[in-house]
Amino acid sequence: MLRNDYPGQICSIARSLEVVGERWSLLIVRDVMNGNRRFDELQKGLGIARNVLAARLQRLVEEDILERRAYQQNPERYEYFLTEKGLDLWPALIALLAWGDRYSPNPDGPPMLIVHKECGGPVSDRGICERCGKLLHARDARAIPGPGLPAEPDLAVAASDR
Amino acid sequence: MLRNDYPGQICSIARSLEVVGERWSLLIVRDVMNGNRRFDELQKGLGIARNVLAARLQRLVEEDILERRAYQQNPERYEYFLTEKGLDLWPALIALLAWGDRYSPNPDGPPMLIVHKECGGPVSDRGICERCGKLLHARDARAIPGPGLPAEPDLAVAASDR
DNA sequence: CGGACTGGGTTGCTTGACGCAACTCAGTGT
DNA sequence: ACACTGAGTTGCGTCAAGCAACCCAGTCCG
Repeated sequence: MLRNDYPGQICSIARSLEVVGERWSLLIVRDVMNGNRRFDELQKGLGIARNVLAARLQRLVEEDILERRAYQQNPERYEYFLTEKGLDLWPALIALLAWGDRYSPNPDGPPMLIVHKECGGPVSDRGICERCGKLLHARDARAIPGPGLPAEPDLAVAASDR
Repeated sequence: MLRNDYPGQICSIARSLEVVGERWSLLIVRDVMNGNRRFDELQKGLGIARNVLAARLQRLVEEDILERRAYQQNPERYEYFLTEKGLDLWPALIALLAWGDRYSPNPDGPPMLIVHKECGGPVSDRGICERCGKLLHARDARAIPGPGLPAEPDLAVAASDR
């Protein structure tokens, strides 16, 4: 685990990064947002080491970004859900997604598209629906596979059933 | 330097984080955006180790996020400026700033405020001016010290002359 | 003229986070 | 009886980060 302070920093960006600036943290949040809620799903999807994933999940739960709920007993099995605090990271993720699409573009187009659930319109880098103009929040949007998504069967399945 | 790939990831968020997800990178970009352009300024302001700062600056220049320009000869001294690509990280920084202000608030209020240069209005988490409603970009806004800024003289000076 | 200071780094050493593989443990399926 | 699943934990080695010291060219101070 990273030392979680940027000594002497008084800025809120620094405080945000203490929590979500660690390697993998934002990717875990993104995956959970896309419906990957279980340990093994996350581990396989991200290719992260299991001990590191366990540490990150624990930290994100402590920070009240994720919530751990048992979905069965005997044996106990858990799922991770986003809290409001976690969902509110959506604008930051959208901004990073848009930046990545603009400056490290896939030749075939973006691998993932964010669309407004209500009207199906594309979502801008500020989280605004480009069709209907509404200012969106995490629950108003959905990720769908884009034209740049590799056609590997397992990946395609994994992406479409989310 | 972190290994700069998230193996197997095809998502643009992951590609963004390969570049700016490293510890310190976004804080360096923020500082440069606020007018801290020189090595020693950055090193003192951030409290980062000098070798790490040198490595980060080099990486950010390679990635075309910063540009290194000599501002004098004999001896050569350099300043770092943001490129368009670097300036376009502004929405992500604003989103993280707003998230930090909301969820790890200073008792006295935010230490830094972002305002629209043109009309002086506060800027929302999406980078929209709350007074005039315009969608802003990096150059349209300015950081000013907020009520939560500690009153240490040197910090106040450093913040006000940016 | 000698010494300290400034700006922009580089070098060497140590610590600690990350990646990998193996193991655990309870229950389930064949 | 054996393998498999889900959710981790443990041990080990490596590589990146942090710290302090050093370098170098030029400038300022007495």
